[in-house]
Amino acid sequence: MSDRKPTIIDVARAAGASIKTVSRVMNNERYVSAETRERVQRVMAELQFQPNKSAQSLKGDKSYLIAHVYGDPGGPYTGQIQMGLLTRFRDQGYHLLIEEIDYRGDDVEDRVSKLVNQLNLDAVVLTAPVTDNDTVISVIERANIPYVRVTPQHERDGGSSVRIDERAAANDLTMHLLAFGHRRIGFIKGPEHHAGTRLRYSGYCDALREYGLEPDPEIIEQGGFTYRSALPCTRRLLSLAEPPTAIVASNDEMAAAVLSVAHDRGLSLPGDLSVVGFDDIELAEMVWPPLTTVKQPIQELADAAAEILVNILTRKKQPGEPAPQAHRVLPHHVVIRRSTAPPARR
Amino acid sequence: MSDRKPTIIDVARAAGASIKTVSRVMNNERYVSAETRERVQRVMAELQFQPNKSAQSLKGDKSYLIAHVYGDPGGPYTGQIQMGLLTRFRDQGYHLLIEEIDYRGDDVEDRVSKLVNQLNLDAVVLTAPVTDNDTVISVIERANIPYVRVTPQHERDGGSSVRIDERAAANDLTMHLLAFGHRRIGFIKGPEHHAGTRLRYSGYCDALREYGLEPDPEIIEQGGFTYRSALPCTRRLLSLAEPPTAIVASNDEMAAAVLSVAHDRGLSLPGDLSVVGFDDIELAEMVWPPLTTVKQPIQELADAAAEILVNILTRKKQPGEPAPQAHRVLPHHVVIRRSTAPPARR
DNA sequence: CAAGCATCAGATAACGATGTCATGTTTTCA
DNA sequence: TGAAAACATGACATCGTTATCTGATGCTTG
Repeated sequence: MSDRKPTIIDVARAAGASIKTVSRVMNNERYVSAETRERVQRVMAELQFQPNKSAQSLKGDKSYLIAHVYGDPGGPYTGQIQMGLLTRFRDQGYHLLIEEIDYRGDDVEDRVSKLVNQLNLDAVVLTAPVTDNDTVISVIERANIPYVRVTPQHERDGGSSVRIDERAAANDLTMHLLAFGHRRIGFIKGPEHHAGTRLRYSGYCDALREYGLEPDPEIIEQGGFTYRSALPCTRRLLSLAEPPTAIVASNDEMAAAVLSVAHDRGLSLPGDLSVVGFDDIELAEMVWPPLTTVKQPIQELADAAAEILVNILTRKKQPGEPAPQAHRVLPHHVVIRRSTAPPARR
Repeated sequence: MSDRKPTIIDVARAAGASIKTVSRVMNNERYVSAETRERVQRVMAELQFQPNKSAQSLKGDKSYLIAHVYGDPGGPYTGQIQMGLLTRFRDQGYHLLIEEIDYRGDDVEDRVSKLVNQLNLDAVVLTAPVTDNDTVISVIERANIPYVRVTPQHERDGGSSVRIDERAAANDLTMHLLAFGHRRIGFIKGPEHHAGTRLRYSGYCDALREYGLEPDPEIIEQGGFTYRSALPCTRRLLSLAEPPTAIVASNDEMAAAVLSVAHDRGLSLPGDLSVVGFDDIELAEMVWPPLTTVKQPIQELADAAAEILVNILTRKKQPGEPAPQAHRVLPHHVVIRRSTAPPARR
């Protein structure tokens, strides 16, 4: 018994067939008699034969590798997205590679190019904050590899995407506060380059206008999607002569910061201040009071992204044909918890 | 101009050298004149040549792939560990593959084996809850691949590990409460199979004994390391005729649940109830009051793990020689925040 | 019954790198 | 100064698959 890992040649020899026949069996190709097929399969099982992906990749055009590219800070749900992708890809024999890239760095192109070209990637999944990074996308497009962007900011010609309607969602949240009677509603934006920042802000503005109000720059702050970044924002808002009675934070982490500052000042929540977040990450339920927020259907987004790619990849690829694409908008919904209430009487 | 990706042959032709010489330049081998080396490098840059990893992997024994294997639920810091590994591996040309495996499933062996054997992995990083899974580890050891376990429960002969002293850390936390004057201290354990569960519990018990107390089964609960799992545990503890004045939760998520239940019952925190967590994940600072906890030096753990592997991998591998190993215990420290105080007078 | 076709199977050439070995040139140093 | 050592290069086999031929069978079909 050799100690080496068995190769297709060992299988062929043991099964009394040619290597090509074994290959045919492995890939479920035609022109193998049922009898031969079964014999080969039995031998493969006996030898615990496992095809070498490097060899398959070298010869064929598939690497069975799909990369998830994101940046720091990734969305708070980066991990969950990965889990979702993983479970879908696993059954199809694909493996997930993760790559964090510094989208501000000058080696972005080089990094992505190395990834895509050296590893012969089969596909790429992009999440925040690189969903709309032209450098990254152009490298991927040049390599003619299918890709999906998860919750991108803009539509694009090439590639696929999955998302919810962020503008409508922010609109819904703000309407919820307006319906409670709030009229002075603060807003904490996300960072400039992040997908979603603009859309969430404009949903907020639209809602105000539907009630005949104009966004007031005095109660609009710019955060960075992190807990820490929202602390000073909140402090300023709550120190105003006429502080807001409610605050819309562009994500849950920042909303948690709003809660902490409010607690620290001894405000009664939600009576003195209503707070809403965005995304419905686990944290939203773990803070006090639990956050009213918009649920990102993360599992569904990941599923949809994986499904789109698997569809594209299992379809036989014609040489000239451009990569097929799909765009999917999933339903969102507002989750009402205890961080929102009508404003207290003055 | 061909549209194909350039290969080593194209480079050789353009530089007027043999493919072997180009290979030498790529791998910084000896026996290439400075002049030739420079010429080849110029051509490589011009053609934007990038070596095909599949080919390198097929011929050589390196795949440049390292896998991070974990299970659901992974530690709350799975994502951060990955980020840490990523930045270290990136510069060395390694890529990180992630694999979530169901450690309860019956296909564990198959899954890990496929991963390790088909992809020719160079190394594996294991985190909770598979750091101590014998099935997984034995497959990896059989393939003779170096691996590092991050915060494992037990020491092992093979492989490397990085960790903090969890027992001592839990001991420190409990001592902190005892020093405040608490004598009735509840404990919420982690799930049975998880690394850390046993060590944290025994650290708690040791601390009590140092004060001449015996652990009281009535105020010891079993949770699952998740927020939800700790809710009923806490409810029971707080409903006792003689409820604890402090609760040690085995991780921060469960501590957050303790806080929520306490808030819900109108308790004043930390006066009526002191709470401590474990891990110091981001959440610890985002809840109210912020949690006293033990900091897992995640960045340092990831760094150490990556460093160990890189060391092993860059060392020339001798055929017969077993994989080298290293064990590192990093310092921990208790982070005191506002969730702990002396017990209120009755 | 020869020709045509679908089916089954194998020999052999790729894929793109690295390893082995051979060969010629230059340096070293006893 | 002569032999050994170090340097510089290239031809060619090789890794484990898949793809392209080519050949051999049996079965229709006119």
